[in-house]
Amino acid sequence: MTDPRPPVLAVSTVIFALRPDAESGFMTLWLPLVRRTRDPYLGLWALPGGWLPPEEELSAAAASTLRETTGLSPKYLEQLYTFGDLSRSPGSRVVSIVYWALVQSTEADLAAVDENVQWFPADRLPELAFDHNHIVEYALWRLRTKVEYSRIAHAFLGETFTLAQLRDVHEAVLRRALDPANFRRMIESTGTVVDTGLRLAGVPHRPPRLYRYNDSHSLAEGPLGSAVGWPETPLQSTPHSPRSTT
Amino acid sequence: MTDPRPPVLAVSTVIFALRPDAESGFMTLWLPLVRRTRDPYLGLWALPGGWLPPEEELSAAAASTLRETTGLSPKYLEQLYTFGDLSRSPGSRVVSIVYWALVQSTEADLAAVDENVQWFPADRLPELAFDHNHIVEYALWRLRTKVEYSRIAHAFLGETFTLAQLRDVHEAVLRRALDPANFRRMIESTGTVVDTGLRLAGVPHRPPRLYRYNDSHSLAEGPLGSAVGWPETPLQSTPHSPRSTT
DNA sequence: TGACTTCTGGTCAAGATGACTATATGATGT
DNA sequence: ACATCATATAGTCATCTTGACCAGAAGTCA
Repeated sequence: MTDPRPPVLAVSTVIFALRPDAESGFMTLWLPLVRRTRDPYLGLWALPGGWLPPEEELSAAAASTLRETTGLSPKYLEQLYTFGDLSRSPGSRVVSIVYWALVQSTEADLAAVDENVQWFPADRLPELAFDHNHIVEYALWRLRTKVEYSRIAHAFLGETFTLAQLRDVHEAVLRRALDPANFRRMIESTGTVVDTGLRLAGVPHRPPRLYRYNDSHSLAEGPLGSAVGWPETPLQSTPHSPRSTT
Repeated sequence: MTDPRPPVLAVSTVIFALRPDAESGFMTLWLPLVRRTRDPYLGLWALPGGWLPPEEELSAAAASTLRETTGLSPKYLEQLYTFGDLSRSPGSRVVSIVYWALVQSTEADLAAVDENVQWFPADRLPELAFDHNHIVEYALWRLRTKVEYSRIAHAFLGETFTLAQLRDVHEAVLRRALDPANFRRMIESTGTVVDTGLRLAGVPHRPPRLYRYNDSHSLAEGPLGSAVGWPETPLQSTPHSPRSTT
């Protein structure tokens, strides 16, 4: 009754981006999948991932698979859950440490796409390999829950953005319309965002203010008031080159 | 630069119980630790755990270590986080899947204690092996956060309990006094609890009602309204034998 | 110039929350 | 038997939050 084969460790990542959905006309969540080229579930779509390199940190491994499959780097990256059911993979036992990531929508359009890498709308996925449908559902739940109490929505946007754009992100993630005035009041009260003084010009209506994410306003993640991240600080990349209209 | 040794998988559990603290006079959180009998950190205290048995489910492995070290079974068990930093263990790489558990306080008093297993107050821990101080801090944060929006406090109690007992649990976990009347109003509005019709007799004051946990009131864990647990239902053991006073 | 659209500041009512007051009810001691 | 005591439990009041909604502001466009 002894099993000589030790469990194998894998790292996978659920990568979310926001893009327009031709079907509904609105912005919706999309995620990239890779086609299986080996036997368990050969031909089916699966989450990007791979075996854990023995010398690589967990989050680094997640970021690696993200870069390798899409060419992108995450603006937000956090561990989701570790799936290790005995039955989840035929053959030897696989324990998957799954991360979830948010990437900037404008960059997602440039992401690599080929025969074996494609983007799918998160709510209309095909049958995936392993328990990956299950995993994506959980990641979606986590994203939707966290958007409401945390300040991660800006990870889908560029360095500066209008409140309407930020609201669009929330509406797409939560799948319901939000009152513009109330949304403004809510965001302003939390202080997550700073007025740049600039406005977005060229729109066929009153030009909206451009805001920037407020780094100083402690991300309030993890235990205590401790500034340091917990258990490892979710990645929050800070951009470099601004490019806004007057 | 290749490392031939694959990472090793371990499962550890942070076990919480509520017991009176002689120092403060109040109920506080305690957790059992085991003494290291091998070399990395030999002699230091550490979280109960062990290598992942190849044929055992993750949560089962967590429950096993819990039973083996304390003789108890958890009333609540949930995965906490997976720690896998390269530097967290001297020697070969260890990836630890950590669970956290709540055990009934009355039973915790009966728990096995010997030279190598002891209970410590959660806020006055010695220096632990590996990154275990860090892990306990995170588990504490998780417990305190979750007590406020979830309904897990009853896991520390027996099948029936008074609102004062439930309030004591909240106060011990949150480390602050709660207004009895307001607490009652809050609990009653959520419907997490059902009046048994019984009262606790023998107390030197007005006899309080005895309540029971409301199983039907969906635990509301995980995505969607889906009744099924997510990603794996946190263990919520249901008791069997009632034993209350008239 | 006027129509149109979104931005943005403000009001109002309903509900949630914290502080606090008052009465209910059994055990205990004399 | 009765007063005392400690907690149980009901209710009040002011404050804060949240959703619904109204209205003026400020650009583009025909």
